[in-house]
Amino acid sequence: MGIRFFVWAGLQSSYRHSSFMYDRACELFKITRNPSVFNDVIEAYRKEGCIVSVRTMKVLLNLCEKAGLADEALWVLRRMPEFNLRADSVMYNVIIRLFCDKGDMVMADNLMKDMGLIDLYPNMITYVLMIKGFCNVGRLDDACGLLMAMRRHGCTPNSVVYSVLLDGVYRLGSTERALGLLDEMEKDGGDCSPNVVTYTSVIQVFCEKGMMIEALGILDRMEAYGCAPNRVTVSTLIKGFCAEGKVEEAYMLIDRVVAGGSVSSGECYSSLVVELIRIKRPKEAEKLFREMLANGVKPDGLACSLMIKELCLEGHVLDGFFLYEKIEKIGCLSSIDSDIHSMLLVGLCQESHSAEAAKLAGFMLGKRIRLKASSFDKIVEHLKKSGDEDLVKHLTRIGRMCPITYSSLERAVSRAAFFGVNPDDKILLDKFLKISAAI
DNA sequence: TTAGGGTTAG
Repeated sequence: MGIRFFVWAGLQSSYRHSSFMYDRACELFKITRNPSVFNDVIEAYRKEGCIVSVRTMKVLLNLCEKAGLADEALWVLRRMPEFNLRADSVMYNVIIRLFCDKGDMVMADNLMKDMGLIDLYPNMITYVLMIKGFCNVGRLDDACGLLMAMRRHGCTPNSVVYSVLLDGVYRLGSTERALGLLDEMEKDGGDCSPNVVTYTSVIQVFCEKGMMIEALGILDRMEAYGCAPNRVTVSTLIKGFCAEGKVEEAYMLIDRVVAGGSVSSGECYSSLVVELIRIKRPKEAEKLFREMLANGVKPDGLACSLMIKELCLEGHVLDGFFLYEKIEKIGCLSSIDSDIHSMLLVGLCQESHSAEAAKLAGFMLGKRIRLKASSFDKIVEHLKKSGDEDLVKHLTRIGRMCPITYSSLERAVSRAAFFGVNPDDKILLDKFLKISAAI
């Protein structure tokens, strides 16, 4: 019934389930563990003689896609003729993608051929998916074959198609062939000229292989072609240098790129902070991070989060909190999540930094940031053991310890009233609250 | 439809 409701809701005019809603539905209905629900739902539609439209099937198919269920998706497609429905190429593309991701290129290929049986034609997206799929399983010749095939069918390959193929050729080790392909793209220009994604994926392959000179060569080449690097390009190179322990060269790269003007120093140095933490050089990361703050260079959300987390993990919770305050002052806090806040608050409580804990809890209340349930338990545990009255006073003064639990209860009760559940009927209300909590 | 750092809300 839940899935039928979800499908019904998805068919309402002026409403479309977001990707987030599909995720939530998969999680809530435990689709992966229970793939037979698709059969149950379609069977129920058939038995009850329900009106089933292509859109109904699309909602089911999107659920399969989110859950990564290729076979079930194919099964939904196969049941469409029973309802006199004809799939479109978007639906085929969804299923082809699922089989490509599984590495089942035989099925993906069959599906692409099946499209012709109902007068559908593979489009640019189909070809991109198939070429990527063939490359992933090492079938380079088939991937190149498709490039020819699409031309024959009047679908002129664009830079996305070329980029995918180029990435595959490089990954499979045919460097010369790949360079030839890149040459071709640069010379042809127009629709298939290489873009920042094309160059970045080539740079990524070289970085993964530790071939930093070649990676820098591609950076030169893209700039010479008039294509500016972006944040992804630079962070890929920084990651490559850090993995090789060449931090100095990462700094030199940043100087060069910032001078070029296409990526800000905040973005570049943030990437370096992140990578320094990843390669376990936290002291250097912290030094750089503090220099950024001192010089008015704004760190990005990830750099802030990882830096504070690192300080907490090293046992420097108070330092973490002071850094948090500094970041707050320059207005970079928006993307620091509940995990980091919870970690900081637990640490401050456990180390009995009452005033700081209260201050942080105040921030959290103001920003409506939830405290993770497990962190809440830890704090209660600590308060019971330590009997830290000062801290209890601070925490109670700023309001209820766990406002979310309270307000969600409040919300559930008003919702219950809306649905006609009498709040005095304890058994019914209890059931409603449980359901309410689950959804 | 191609590269791609962590999270939030819905």
